[in-house]
Amino acid sequence: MARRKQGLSDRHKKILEVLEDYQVNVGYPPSIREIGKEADISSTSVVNYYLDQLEKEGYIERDRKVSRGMRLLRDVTGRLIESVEEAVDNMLLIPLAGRIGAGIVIQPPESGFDIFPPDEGVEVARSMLSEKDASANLYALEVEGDSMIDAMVDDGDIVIMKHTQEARNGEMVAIRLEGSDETTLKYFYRENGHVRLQPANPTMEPIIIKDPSSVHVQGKVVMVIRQMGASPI
Amino acid sequence: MARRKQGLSDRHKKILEVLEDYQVNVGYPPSIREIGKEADISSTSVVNYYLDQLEKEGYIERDRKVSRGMRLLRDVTGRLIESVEEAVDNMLLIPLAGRIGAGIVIQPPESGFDIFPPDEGVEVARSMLSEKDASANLYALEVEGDSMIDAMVDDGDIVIMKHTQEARNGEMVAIRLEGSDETTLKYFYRENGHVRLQPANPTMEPIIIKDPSSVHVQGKVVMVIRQMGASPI
DNA sequence: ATTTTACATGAACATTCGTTCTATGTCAAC
DNA sequence: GTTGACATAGAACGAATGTTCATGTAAAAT
Repeated sequence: MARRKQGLSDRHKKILEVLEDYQVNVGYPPSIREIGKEADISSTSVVNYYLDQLEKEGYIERDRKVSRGMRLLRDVTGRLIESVEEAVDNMLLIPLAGRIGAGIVIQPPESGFDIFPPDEGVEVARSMLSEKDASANLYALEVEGDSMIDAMVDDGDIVIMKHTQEARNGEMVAIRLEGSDETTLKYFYRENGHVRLQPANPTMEPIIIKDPSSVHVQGKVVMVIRQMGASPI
Repeated sequence: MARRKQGLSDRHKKILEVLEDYQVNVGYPPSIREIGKEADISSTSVVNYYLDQLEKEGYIERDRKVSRGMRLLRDVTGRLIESVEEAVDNMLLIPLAGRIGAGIVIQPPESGFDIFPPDEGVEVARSMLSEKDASANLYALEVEGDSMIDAMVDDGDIVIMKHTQEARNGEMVAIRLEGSDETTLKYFYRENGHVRLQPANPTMEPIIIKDPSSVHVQGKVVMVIRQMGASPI
């Protein structure tokens, strides 16, 4: 019947579908006889025959002498199969470490914290961050109050922070001034001996700090997320 | 040696690790003898013994009489294992439909668009949106210019929009006023015959529109994302 | 001290399962 | 028509694999 130089026959496709189905719904690959049953192939040797071809074409990989020893590499459509780890790796679960706002001292999480309640985090796609940031020690803070409105950050916003002690010019950082309890978000600039803290809103005046050592950088803001429902006023 | 009423023994943990390792690196579950080899257990019956316990504790699921017939349900830490489809389902790829800003009329994507360049979208976790929004027809716009600064939305921000024709009070919507080319973001309120457009920044005055029919709602903002690098001034 | 319970071992057994071989059928090219 | 590549079956073999049993050890409970 079917005689084709390229492309997959219906049986090839059917077998790939069975493989995919097992992977997703069963959790492990089918045996040769199970494939035969699903694909209406009576002989194990025929199934074996097609599996060899699929391997030669790069759709699957087989481990000889091992029961169910095969893994799917490509889709029926030819697209590469994403493994669990890759899919999960695309997602970062960033712990919600607390709140930031008037009078609140934030405490970035220290070393070796591994477990936190799953709902106490925000999920962000790796693709939304720079590669460097994505692999850094990130934590999230919920903004409380309107005190950061000049930094274009609203009450209820979530800021994704990267833990760092020093800031570079132009970065938005969380800073605490010596003698103050308050931590706020500002754009940071170090210029000829003093530090300039620039509100994001250009209509507002910058704050000049004469003594750089009184400026404590808590972290750098890498992202701001605002979830909107119904809201104010 | 170890005698514990709860928690997993080292052997339990070791076996779970082997299972996870096979799942990730091999693509199919190990046989009982393979588990024994990896976990330094000489007898197959001992492995079987522990697998039964792990099943009873809800860590794995076994299919009797089936070689490699087991699937991992929970992590060593007890966290539920995410399957590929679930992991992918947790992620939304929202098409970047264009820009919004002064003088720019946005054009939300119409029915039945399924394919767009994968890099022309923003990835957002389902968990970051309400269930209703997550399954709605979403699109993203990049904000251009400072014209929305009164809505706390900065140049370069990405707004996730939900396509809708009507707005409810308190929602931030993209609106176009009759006779204007400009589309802007404002909080929307309909009250006794007129429409009030409220800037997000409380220090700014609301705009009252006498004729509601001249207000065209383009969509509702469900999220604002600001990626920070170095930046302005 | 005795019994119970949890853990461990090795061997034997029964299937399951991958592999291989032979036989047959189809179809296009020579 | 013959040939040969491809496709399909069925059966048989041996290795891989899950299951069961008989036995043993040591800590905990009685």
